[in-house]
Amino acid sequence: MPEAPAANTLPDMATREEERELIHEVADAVGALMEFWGFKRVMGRLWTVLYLTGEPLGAAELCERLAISSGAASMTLADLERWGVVKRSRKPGDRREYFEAETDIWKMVSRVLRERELSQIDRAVEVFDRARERLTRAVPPGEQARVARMVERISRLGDLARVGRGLLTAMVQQHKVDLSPLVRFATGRRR
Amino acid sequence: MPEAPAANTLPDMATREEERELIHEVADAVGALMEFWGFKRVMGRLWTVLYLTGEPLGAAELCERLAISSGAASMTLADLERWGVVKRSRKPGDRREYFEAETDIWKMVSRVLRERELSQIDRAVEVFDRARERLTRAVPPGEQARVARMVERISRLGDLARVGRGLLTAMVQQHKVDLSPLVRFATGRRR
DNA sequence: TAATTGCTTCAAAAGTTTCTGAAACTTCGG
DNA sequence: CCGAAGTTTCAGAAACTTTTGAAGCAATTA
Repeated sequence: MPEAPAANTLPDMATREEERELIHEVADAVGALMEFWGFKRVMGRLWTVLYLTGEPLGAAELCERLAISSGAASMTLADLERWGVVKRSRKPGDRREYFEAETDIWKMVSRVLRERELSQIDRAVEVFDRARERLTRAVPPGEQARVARMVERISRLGDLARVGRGLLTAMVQQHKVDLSPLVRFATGRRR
Repeated sequence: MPEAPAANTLPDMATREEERELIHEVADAVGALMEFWGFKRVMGRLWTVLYLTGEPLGAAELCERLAISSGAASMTLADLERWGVVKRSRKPGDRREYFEAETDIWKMVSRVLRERELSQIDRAVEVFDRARERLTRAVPPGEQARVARMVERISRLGDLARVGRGLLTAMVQQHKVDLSPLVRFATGRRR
């Protein structure tokens, strides 16, 4: 049964078509951003398709819309689920699983920042602190100045890391807290 | 001539040895951070060795200390120079080039954020805005609600991007501006 | 201007990440 | 239980990134 007869099927189809394309453009943009931030590109694309579509989608449809294999879909969805940004659901009387995007973007971002960026930074800060501490023990005489400079510089690295950490933490634990003046001031843009 | 006779040569050597190791630990930590942020790991390592050593070093020494080939050193140094985080210098009567780390960390970070992260985000924001705009044209009747929700969600993505942009910009154009209370508050740590 | 030293370039090797597709597994209705 | 439909896993393929090392280039000096 190849064709439905209805009156405005064609225009609708064309619109649908365009809508899909728009979704993909946005999905690719998000994919690029996420890749930039160290995630897999597909994760961003897949989540975005779910997020923008709004409806739960099945694995098969996602494969088709993203042009990826079932294996990739399964793995990517597992990743996304582990990050808590996609939820599985079922429709009664349907054996398939459906997937929905977490829609609270802030929740998502917080979790990711907390679990990835922050712990990464913390690891570095620990190395810095430990190195500094070890350096200041048993300084060879005549090397005082040189070692002192080195210690000073390691401290600077630590400061930088802590500032980054601070910004991220601010974002994480207080999206309640008022970041917006900062934002408005900094961007100097509309809205 | 295997041994120097001097009194505290041995302790000194041992200390030097340990110092190198410490530098490498820190360098690796920075390398990991930088890789995480989308740069090449060697870039971070190399810069850190220069930064902590404090003295200009020649390419050969860097090769040895980082265990990389001359080609890699040359390319990495070129990259670092392009990012403005390493400067070339010469000693009179010496044919070799020497390299020094930019020591103003804030200057470095600002430049990088401005040229990389910000433009990346901007690109995404543009896609979002354009998609939203195109979506709101010629909405098929009966699809109003669905499309409205989609537009809404794209706006949310844009908001997120802009907040990120805001934080980064704040870091960039005002390391003069007072970020420190934020930092102290957020980290809740010593110093 | 020939010889030497150091730097850069680049093709190919090595290493890493991501994706595929088919086999194994799970679930569920009959 | 069996078979069908759906999902996961995983070994290998493909794509991509990084590194090497040797050839070529440039600058310097004898």
